[in-house]
Amino acid sequence: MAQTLHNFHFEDLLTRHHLKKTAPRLRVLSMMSSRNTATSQPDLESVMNDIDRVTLYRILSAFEEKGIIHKVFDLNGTANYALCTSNCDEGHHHDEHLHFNCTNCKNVYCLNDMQLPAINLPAGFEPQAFTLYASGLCPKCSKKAVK
Amino acid sequence: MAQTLHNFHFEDLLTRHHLKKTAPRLRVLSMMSSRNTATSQPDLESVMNDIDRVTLYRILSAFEEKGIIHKVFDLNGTANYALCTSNCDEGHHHDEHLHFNCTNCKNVYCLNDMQLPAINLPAGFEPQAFTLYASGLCPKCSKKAVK
DNA sequence: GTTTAAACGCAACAATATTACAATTAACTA
DNA sequence: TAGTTAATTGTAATATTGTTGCGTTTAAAC
Repeated sequence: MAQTLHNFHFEDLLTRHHLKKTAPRLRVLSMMSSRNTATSQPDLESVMNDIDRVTLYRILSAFEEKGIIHKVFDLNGTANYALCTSNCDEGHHHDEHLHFNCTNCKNVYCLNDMQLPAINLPAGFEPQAFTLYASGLCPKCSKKAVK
Repeated sequence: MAQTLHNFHFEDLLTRHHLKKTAPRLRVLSMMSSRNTATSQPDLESVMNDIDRVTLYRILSAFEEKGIIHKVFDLNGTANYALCTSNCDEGHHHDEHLHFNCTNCKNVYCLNDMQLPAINLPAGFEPQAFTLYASGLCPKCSKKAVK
C-alpha cells in the first residue's frame, strides 16, 4: 500500500516473528510495502541485485512461513509476493482474497476487500483454502486502452 | 476421464485443428484422457521419456493455443495440463471452472460442473477471465486421512 | 511416387530454484 | 561492553524448468 510504513514497524514485525532484524529483510519489507501490487521474483531480484539470490529465496520462504507475505503465481506461472494484510499466523494463511492479474502491465493486485462467495464442492472434497484469480485490464491499463 | 476414448477420436481432433497426426501427439492426448486429474509437466516428461523434452513443450503449447488443453499452475507453481471439456476455440478458452489442488497427493482436479458465482470488481478493473482455485484434501486422500 | 511444409530431435542456452558449507553478524549473556 | 552462539548471509555447485536455432524426418497434399 502507498501508506508510509516506517522501519521500526518492520523491525517490530520481525521480532514478533522471532526473526533477526537484518538489512536484507528490512529492505524486502520496505520495497513490498511501497507498492500497491505484488512483486514478482524477477523484479525483486533485479531491484535488490546486491543481495544474493539465495538469500532472497530464503527471506521469501521464511516470510511466507511466518505469515508475513503470501505467494501468488501469475498467469505465466511467475511467483509474485505481497504482504499479508490481516492476521496470518505461522503456517496458516488467510489470504482468500481476489488476485487480479493485468494482461497488459502484468501486475498482480491483491483485492483484499473482495470476499469470496461460498462455494460448495462435490462430495468428498475437503477444501481448506480458496483463491480466486481474475485476469484482464487493471484501472491504469484500461484507461490507456480507450485512447 | 476414465471413459475409453479411442485413437480415431484423437486423430479426428487433430485434423479438425489442422495439426498433423503424429505419434507423440496421439500419446499425449491418450495419456491425458486416461486420467481424471490434470497432468503435471514433470509427470508428462517422465512417462514420455522417449519423447524429446522440447517436442513435449511444443506439443503442449500447440494444443493450448488450439484450445485442446488448458494449463493450470498448482500451489507450487508447477504447470499442469488437462483436456478442455467444452468448446474452447483457438485463442479463446472457456475453462472458468474450479481447480482443486490436493495438498496431499498434489493432484489437480478440474471440477467442470462448478460454475463460478458472479463477481463484482472495484471500479476500473476490466476482467476478461476468472479462475477459482481450491486446495485441501481430495476424496481419496480425505478417506485415507480418517484412518 | 514426389514435393513440401510441418513436426521432430538434438544441442546449446537462459531462467528459476535448491543444497551444502564456510563466513558473518544480530542477539543474548556475563 | 566484550564474548559466545545460533541465525543469517554469501558463495559455489547443481537441479529443474523452459526457450531458441537448426538440421533431419515425416505426414499430407498433389
